[in-house]
Amino acid sequence: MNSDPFADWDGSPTQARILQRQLARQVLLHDDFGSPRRYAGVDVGFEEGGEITRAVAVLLDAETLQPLAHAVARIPTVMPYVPGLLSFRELPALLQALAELPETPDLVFCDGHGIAHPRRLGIAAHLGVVTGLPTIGVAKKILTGHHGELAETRGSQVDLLDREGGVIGTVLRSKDRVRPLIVSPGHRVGLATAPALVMACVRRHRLPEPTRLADHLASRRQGSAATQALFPF
DNA sequence: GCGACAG
DNA sequence: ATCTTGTCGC
Repeated sequence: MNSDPFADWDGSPTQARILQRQLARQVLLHDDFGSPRRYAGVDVGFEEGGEITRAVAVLLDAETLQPLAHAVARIPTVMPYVPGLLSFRELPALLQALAELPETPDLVFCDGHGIAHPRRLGIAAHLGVVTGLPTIGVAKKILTGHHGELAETRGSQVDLLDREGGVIGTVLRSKDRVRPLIVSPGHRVGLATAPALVMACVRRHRLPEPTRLADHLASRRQGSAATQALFPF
């Protein structure tokens, strides 16, 4: 598994953007995976006032959506948050957590955008190109792009468009009357397939199970009763 | 030059 | 993202 997400990056934001444009050309926007048996949900949280980056990867059975295992990786934070450069801050820890799972997932749901990004390389797309795995970006807010009206009912969706009117993602209402999710392909997944897969993973909450479980472990502190109920192992 | 800006 | 209690609504 490739653990060098930034090739020979010199650490500058300027070169990071150049690297993004190059990697974006390697993104595959068509379905390229069989019947997935295992899903993974990944997310990142911070400790010590941001000094430590904590990444979480959860492995789920694609059929039942039940968690099978999870891994946590803690490393010193490498870079501050810069809009558009999120992957440079979170990918190092994320790759470590993903590598520690007992099994390689067939599809990864990532907290953040896929190609719905200024240079078409959000963290989900970057993660996909680096690992070669099919990935989908599930974000809670728009980073870039615009869209038309969206109905209030569960399952409603509308295209997210870039400045030229090109489709870069889907604004998806996962539940009645909740803020919509912004779904976009990361790698090896089509624009129409991404939102369909996300909806198939939605149960009782706004976030699809893979991302919801990872988010829970990444943000909250361990040991809580709620956490114990979600991860009986 | 003036906003907008994933987590 | 994170600092933080209770509270209103489905």
